[in-house]
Amino acid sequence: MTERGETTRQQLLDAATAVFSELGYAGATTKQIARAAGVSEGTIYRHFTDKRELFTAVFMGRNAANFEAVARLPDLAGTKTVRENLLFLVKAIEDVERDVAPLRAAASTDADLAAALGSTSAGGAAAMSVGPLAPLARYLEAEKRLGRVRSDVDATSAALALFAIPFAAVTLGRLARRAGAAGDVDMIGAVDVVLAGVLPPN
Amino acid sequence: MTERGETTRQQLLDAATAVFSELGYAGATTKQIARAAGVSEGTIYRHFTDKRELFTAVFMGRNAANFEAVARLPDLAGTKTVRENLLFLVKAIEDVERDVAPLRAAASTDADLAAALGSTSAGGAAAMSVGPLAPLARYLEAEKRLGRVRSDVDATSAALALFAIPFAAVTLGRLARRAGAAGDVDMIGAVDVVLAGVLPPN
Amino acid sequence: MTERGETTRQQLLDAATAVFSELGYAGATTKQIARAAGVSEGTIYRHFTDKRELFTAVFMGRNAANFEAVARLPDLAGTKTVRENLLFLVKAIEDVERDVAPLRAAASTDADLAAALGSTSAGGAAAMSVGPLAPLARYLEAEKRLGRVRSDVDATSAALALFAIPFAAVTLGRLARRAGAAGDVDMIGAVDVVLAGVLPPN
Amino acid sequence: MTERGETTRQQLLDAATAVFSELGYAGATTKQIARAAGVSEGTIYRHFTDKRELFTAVFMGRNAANFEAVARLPDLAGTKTVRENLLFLVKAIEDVERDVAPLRAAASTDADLAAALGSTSAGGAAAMSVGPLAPLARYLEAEKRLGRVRSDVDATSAALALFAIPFAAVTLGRLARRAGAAGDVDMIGAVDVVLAGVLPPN
DNA sequence: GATGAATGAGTATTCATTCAT
DNA sequence: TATGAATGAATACTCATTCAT
Repeated sequence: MTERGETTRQQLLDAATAVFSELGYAGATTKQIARAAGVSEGTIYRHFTDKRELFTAVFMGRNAANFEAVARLPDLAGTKTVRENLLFLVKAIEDVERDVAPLRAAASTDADLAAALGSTSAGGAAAMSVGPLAPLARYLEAEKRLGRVRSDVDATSAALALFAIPFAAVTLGRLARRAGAAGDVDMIGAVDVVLAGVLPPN
Repeated sequence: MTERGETTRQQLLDAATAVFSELGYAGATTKQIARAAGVSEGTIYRHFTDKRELFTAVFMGRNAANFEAVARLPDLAGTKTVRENLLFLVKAIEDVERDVAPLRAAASTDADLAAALGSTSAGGAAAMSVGPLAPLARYLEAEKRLGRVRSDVDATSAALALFAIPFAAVTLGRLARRAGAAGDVDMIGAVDVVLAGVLPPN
Repeated sequence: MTERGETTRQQLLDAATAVFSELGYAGATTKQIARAAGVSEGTIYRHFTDKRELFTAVFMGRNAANFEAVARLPDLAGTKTVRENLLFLVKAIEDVERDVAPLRAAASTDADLAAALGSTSAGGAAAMSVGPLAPLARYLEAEKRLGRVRSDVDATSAALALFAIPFAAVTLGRLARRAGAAGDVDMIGAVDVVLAGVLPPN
Repeated sequence: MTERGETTRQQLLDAATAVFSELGYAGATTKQIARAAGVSEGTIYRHFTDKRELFTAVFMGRNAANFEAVARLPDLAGTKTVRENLLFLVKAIEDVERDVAPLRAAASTDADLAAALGSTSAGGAAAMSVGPLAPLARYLEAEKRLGRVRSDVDATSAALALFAIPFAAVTLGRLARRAGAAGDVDMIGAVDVVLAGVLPPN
């Protein structure tokens, strides 16, 4: 692919990300995407065989980038305080979610599309759903071994309880904003509630 | 409205619920809805001015029904054990979510639609988002007064932490199933983690 | 189907016959057909599932009508003179061909279409090709039994020789006219040459 | 033109012949032709101003080659037997037809194209239609002078009767094959029927 | 001379909606 | 009240053609 072609392809991916996130899969039109990318509609089809493949490229690309952002976090075990680390993690998950949630919602409205994404090699099924859950559980497990998390805590369950907070916050916030409401959610308070059941009694 | 008209209207609402939930707002076609309802396409427009109004009717109807199912739950305060009550609540929220989440996702892909729903009189904005959060917080507040929940727990934050669990579980489960994965999430473990920070030390 | 619908359907069939005959299958657009029929493009799809089905309906309809026109001709055996009958037959075949040849040519450019027509119940394969050959052969056989055709003549071969004349004349004439040439072919002379080998010596 | 250019041009002509013959004029795409020729789509336009000119080049080229194959045949007069010569001629015409008929059918679906071909210098109109008819008539005329064909036979009419046989056989055979039927036609029998009216009584 | 990228008009088909019955 | 027919704008995608490299 020539350099010019590479540029165009990236413009298309960026434009498609925005349009799919805003309007969903069925709601996004190739015309809108092309216009947003500043190219003609036909150009889409020089780079992607069809709308579905374009969406898949967008989705997997975003997920790959975000996956890396979270995957390395278990290494934090033992540094700083657990609360600091978990707040950091929760924020990181929130960022990832803000990016991915609209695309995931878009994919979820098209059964064929969801199935296609699920069967992708690069962890598509994981990306579709539990994404950062596993690294989070690994981190908690590591802290348990270090004695900084109560030994009677189930790491997987705690990970779910923590992960659910930014997950819900982002989705609810987006909806509230769309509905014209404030939409800010106090995640920190909720995280502290969970921490009270996770950290050892001072 | 005649009895026959009422029947048709209800068939349309039921059919539309199913189709919108499965395919999203843009993805659902009036043809599919009409066929699922067993009526002709034109009949839709005798009962609803357009597709948007049909969706709104579906959405508000479902939410009203489900809202009732959760609103009365604060009355449980003081009965049974807190854990039993909260597990019951979380299950109830899960049921509501399973019903509403797909419609909420459908609404979220259409900006105009979301805004329209938000400005509806009957608590549309709430329905769009935090739905059962308020009753949950009220219940926890009541239990705090009864001494069955730790006095240093922020009821709103704890409500969010608890609510997020079924919220995430339902959405993730649906996605995982669509992606061809197992999709079952152990909510009870996660609720117990939160409870460890909420219940008074025995 | 309502009466109005039936009318529209017939208008579409007539318009499609003209447009397909003039421009071939791939060359004809649904837009042109709709305009020629005086209806909107969408209306085509209320009456036919797609362009191919519309063509098939046109093709089979024309062939059915024309088939009848030729099928009864063997009954002429023994009446008038053989030359009169065969000249009449050849003219009849010429009329049928003028109608069908452009559609057959249209069908022949699309492999899937041709195959689909061939596998139709109502003698599609026959219609695609040898159409009037069989009645012609039956007529000659009957005249052979009556002694009005030489006993050493193979009826099938003679039928082919006779059939080929209007077949070629129509196709060549159409092409010549399209190419801007005169395009009239003297079929009678050619038929008489064949008759010289078919009729008994004075 | 460089040698490389000449090679490419010929590859394009060969590929275009195959694709146009298979799919007709409107049905053939420049993309298919380019791929079949193993060159890029843009390259077509270095050698031909547009699709129409490419088709014209294909059509005239094929016809020139085939014309030569038939033009010299009147020289056979007086050699071997008339039957042998005519069977040979009919076979030769069949070969030519097999080559040209699909292109002629392709051209016939596009009015502008047919007109353009008709007005070409090199006997386009003839090529479009009666092609080998004239040499065939000349041959019969010559045999008449030699007394090997009955003096009361009109050479032009007999030529048409004979020419029509392979013409029809090729077109019908192609259609029958496309429609999934056998498609073999016994030309020899038909030629013999004509010969019975052409040759002098033994 | 040849390519790959880009274009914009055009293609078959579907959509939400209207209307006569 | 409900229907089937009709519409025309919109949709995803393809086409012949142009152009910079």
